[in-house]
Amino acid sequence: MDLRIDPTDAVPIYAQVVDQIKALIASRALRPGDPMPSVRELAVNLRINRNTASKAYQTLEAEGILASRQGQGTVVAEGGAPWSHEERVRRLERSLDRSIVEAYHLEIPFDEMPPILEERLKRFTPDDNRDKKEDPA
Amino acid sequence: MDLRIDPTDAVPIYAQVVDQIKALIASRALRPGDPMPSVRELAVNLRINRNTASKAYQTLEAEGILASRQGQGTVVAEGGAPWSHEERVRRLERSLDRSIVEAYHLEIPFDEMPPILEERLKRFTPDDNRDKKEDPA
Amino acid sequence: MDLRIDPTDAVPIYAQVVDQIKALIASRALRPGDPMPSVRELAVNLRINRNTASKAYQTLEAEGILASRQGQGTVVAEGGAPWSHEERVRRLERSLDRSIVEAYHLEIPFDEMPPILEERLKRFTPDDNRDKKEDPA
Amino acid sequence: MDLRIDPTDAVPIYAQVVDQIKALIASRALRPGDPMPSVRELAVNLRINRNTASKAYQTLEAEGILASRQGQGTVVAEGGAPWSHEERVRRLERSLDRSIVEAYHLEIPFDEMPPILEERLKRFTPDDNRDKKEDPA
DNA sequence: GTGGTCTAGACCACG
DNA sequence: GTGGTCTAGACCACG
Repeated sequence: MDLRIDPTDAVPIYAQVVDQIKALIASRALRPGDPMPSVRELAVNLRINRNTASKAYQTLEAEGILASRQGQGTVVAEGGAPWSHEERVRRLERSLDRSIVEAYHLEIPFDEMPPILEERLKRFTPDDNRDKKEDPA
Repeated sequence: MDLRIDPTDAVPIYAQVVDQIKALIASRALRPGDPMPSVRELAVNLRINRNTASKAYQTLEAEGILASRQGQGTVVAEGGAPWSHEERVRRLERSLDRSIVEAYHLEIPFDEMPPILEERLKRFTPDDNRDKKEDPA
Repeated sequence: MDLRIDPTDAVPIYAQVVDQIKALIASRALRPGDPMPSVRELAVNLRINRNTASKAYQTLEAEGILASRQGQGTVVAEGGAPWSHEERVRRLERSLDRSIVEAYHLEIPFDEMPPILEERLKRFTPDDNRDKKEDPA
Repeated sequence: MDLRIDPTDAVPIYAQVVDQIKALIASRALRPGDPMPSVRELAVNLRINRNTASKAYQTLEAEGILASRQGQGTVVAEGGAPWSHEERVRRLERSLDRSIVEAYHLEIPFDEMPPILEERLKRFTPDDNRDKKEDPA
């Protein structure tokens, strides 16, 4: 669990933890069923308050991304987004729209965006031929 | 100026105003030099406090997106992001990475992202040759 | 934190606070990592409104000079001006040009400026080897 | 009168005019006794409001930098700062202190300031051997 | 009429 | 306890 917390960042610490765990899962560094460190361990490792670590896990559980089982600790959940396909595409579109607005104000021409996206996507699938579970979609 | 404010949203009101104005500019609904409604007008229209409207404008001015002058009103600024090209690309990459993480958790296969991006980009460049007002300058 | 506010000054109160905190940092009376008084404390001490104190801190944070975190207070940030070297020198030149124009109208001969500058610089580097608190980190 | 007004600058227009006229005088582009354009002319040339031009002249007169004589128009005044030598040095020191604070936050080492000052001073005395009135100090 | 500042007072999120 | 947001209402500088 290689998380980097920046306490001076305007983003709350618990949200930084949430974002980074979601990113680790998206890049397959963490996979469904993988055990997560306990709240206590995580707090010690990251040198954050135990309540902060707990809030991060609670948030991820509420989103269906982690699952905790009585006396068994917390694990990465098995997919299963609760929304319709239509709703899920709409959410992704909203996210991409934010990137497009950002690109405009950063004065990066729109036609440079697709190649940059392709390049970033490769970083989330570092090695196409290694053993991995197939995409749950 | 068709802005929609949701006071119950977790995103602060002033930030909602900021985001939507940035989106209007990115879609060319607002162009450099265009006059913005006055702080008072905006506040009345959106039914928010004058200080909240002012904070939105001041935030956009700090980002170099609007330009305000005492006694003269506020206009859309003429481009000019203050960062290096390297820094600007880094910021866009961070934004796209967020979309990629989101896509993963929404269980939308990565190879569906580029076509969705292309489709959204079209909406931000509705038709380069459509009739548009000439620059009033 | 020995700040002196003059409410009758043409310079806004929040800007007076900003200028004086920047001066304290430049003279090493405040160093990176040092905790700042809370917004509430500062407001009480200076007998200004909490919002005014908050605006001063937010301005300094936007300039990368302070770092604030909800629930954790505000500290002096670790350097890192966001501009290119060229831009930074240009800003200093503009500032010195203002002093030169001022000197002329104060009828102080130009060749008296360098020694005055040297003398003032000494006041900002009181004594590099004096006893100082070690870094608490 | 080559003044450049930036209407989007946060500095009020009248103050921009004041600052630039003071700079022209300090660089000897304008000398004591030189006639200034009328308020009306200035307003037309700079495309600013006549009241704005008037306020600039009034400010400069109040500082003893311009002098207007009944029916004779406005001229550059003959020196004569109203303060004691001590007070004038104190004001220059305050101005240089501002530059030092700025240099610190721009991360320009203090020992680079004197050479930069020397270089800027040369720009205000473009040609040491041309005919000129001696320094009034 | 325009934007900027300031106060007083309330409520919220974070840790 | 900390900083952030929002409202209501007042006053000021600029043009």
